[in-house]
Amino acid sequence: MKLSTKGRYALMAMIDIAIYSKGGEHVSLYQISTRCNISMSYLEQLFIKLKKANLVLSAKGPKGGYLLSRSNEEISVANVVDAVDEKLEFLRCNNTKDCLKTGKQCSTHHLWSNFMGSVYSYLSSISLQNILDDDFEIANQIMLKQG
Amino acid sequence: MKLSTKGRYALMAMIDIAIYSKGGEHVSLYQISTRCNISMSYLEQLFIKLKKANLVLSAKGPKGGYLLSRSNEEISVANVVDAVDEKLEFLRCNNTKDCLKTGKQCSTHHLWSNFMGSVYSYLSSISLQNILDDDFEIANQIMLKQG
DNA sequence: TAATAGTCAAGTAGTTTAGTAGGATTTAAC
DNA sequence: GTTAAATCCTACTAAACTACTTGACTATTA
Ligand code: FES
Ligand code: FES
Repeated sequence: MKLSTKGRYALMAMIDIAIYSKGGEHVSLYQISTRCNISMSYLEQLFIKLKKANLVLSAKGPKGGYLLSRSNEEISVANVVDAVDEKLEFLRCNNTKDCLKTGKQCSTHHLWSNFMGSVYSYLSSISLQNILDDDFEIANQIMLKQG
Repeated sequence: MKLSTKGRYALMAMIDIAIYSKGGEHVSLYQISTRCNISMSYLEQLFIKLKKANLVLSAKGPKGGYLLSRSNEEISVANVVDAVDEKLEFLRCNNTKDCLKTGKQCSTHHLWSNFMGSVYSYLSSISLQNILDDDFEIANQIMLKQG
């Protein structure tokens, strides 16, 4: 079970912006690239997706770069991971509920479906600000409410 | 984010055994293969791992096949997924806590580390019997205790 | 008008995944 | 004791995916 680098890098980069855009200054990919040790061209591809998902605002030219489009509190880990095309893939049937072509869902469908719901709730409940504050209490509580 | 077919197939196969070994009869890979629509040779590879992890017992020859080595209640989803080499890979640093070579852990380390703990607890708390009973209440409760 | 920085399209080496192929070994049933 | 059923074991492979590179273009600002 894994998260690809796309998701990992995107989150790291978003937090980098959260930290270094304090004075309202745009953060360039070059800065993120050196600080987070991620290749610039790879970051470009990620940020095109983050922009399409309206998570960041861009500015061209000198002093340009990226800013978060909303406050730290209003961007969740799930938002970021979703934006870079990280789907949750745990079901063999791709949600058709018929991976064995028997007409009814297989023995493991409900388990993985329930699990995906919990994972999504968990990641949705954590904002960039929570990460900066190192606070995951809320996440663990929200997990419970999922049933 | 995904679980590979190795993990998905292994769990499906284990549940198949749980269901069809009721009378103490061994379940052959041929049966599992046809019922679960998984290629025999691929199943062989998975079962070598499941056997090494002491989750199943094997018997050669006619009427041979596999049995669970413990009761349904004593085998968790985490046991199965672990056995077939599914590691939880969410950290960029592979647990060295130094993915940026700065001497201290990066901004996302704690998040993913905490997340992996919750996922592992969740999967550990669900037994094959829970899946047969379609009962995931316990899982969601154990999630909370992780903090 | 030069430098900065985002935008975009293509290509690619390496790895992983999800298998296949083929044979050796063990054992129950006849 | 022969046959058939089944596990055991090694090696190979096509296809997909990942992580990344290359290179050209566009917009902005000093
Ligand atoms: S995973 Fe959905 S029906 Fe099997
Ligand atoms: S992921 Fe562990 S230090 Fe960055």
